[in-house]
Amino acid sequence: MAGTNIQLPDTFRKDLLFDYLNRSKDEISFTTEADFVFKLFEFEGQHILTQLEFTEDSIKIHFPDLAPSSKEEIKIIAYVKEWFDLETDLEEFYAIAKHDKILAPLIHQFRGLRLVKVPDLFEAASWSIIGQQINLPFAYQCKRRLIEHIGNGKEITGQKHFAFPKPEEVLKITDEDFVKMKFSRQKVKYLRHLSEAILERKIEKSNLQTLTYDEAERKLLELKGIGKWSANYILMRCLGFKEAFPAADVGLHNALKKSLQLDHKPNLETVLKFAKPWKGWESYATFYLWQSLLN
DNA sequence: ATCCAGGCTCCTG
DNA sequence: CAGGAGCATGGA
Repeated sequence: MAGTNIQLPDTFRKDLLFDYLNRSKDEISFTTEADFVFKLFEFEGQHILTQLEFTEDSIKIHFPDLAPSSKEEIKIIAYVKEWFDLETDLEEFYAIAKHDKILAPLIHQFRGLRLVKVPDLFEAASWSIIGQQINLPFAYQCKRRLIEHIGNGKEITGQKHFAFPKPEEVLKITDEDFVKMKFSRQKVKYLRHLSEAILERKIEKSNLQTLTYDEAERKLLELKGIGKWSANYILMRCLGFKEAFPAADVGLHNALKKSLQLDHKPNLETVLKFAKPWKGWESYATFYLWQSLLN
């Protein structure tokens, strides 16, 4: 079949995207290989492997295994555009950042880096819970163990591809198995509560996206285990609120310390002061600061 | 060994 | 309402 193409925006850097995608070997919800990204989608129990080929000015979408229906293909295309935030005009952000002493060097270094999203709400919220209070490598290990335990995937030409577990699958996991996966009891409680809230449609992505930032944040905070940090993480990485700001984030604080060569990490009040000029683009500022920690 | 990791809830005073 | 304990593990 004729491969589908997604046009890349002018402001786009593939190498920076891949730096982010390749940040952990334990990330198995997708895989990369040279200029390719592989992602397994699931539609009504049917697995569709999608291979994204990054060329100079576009992403070519291939389906090495089963071909999707046209309806499914439309969903995949929408997912990819959202995943890599291809439709955001970054010029306003760069205009603001140019005059900000913290962001100016970062946009010089990372111009063309786009916020990598987690388009699925359950996956994004689960990840925010898993990542709480533990270091990132350990969080990635926990996530990998969860994905492997559910094992919702398919082996295609010698490579195993996984889809992220669904809430009904997470609800079937026993306490004992969670312990084996090194999940704390608190996190197990939070994940189960989240799974139920999603299944009961107490929270829905499409609904949250119709709300204002404040309303959506408040709605997320109703969930057990979702505090201000997690809510803003989800608003930023899943729901596309550009003003979302996980202000208490340890990584953000470390990045600010490094960037400004501070002796100590800044306190919350100081962080909020730094962030004042970033108004409306806090999510991108955060993402660029995170990226500055990679090397 | 001690402290801290991409925090949150619950319990004090 | 601010402040602190507990959570579970692992790396520096």
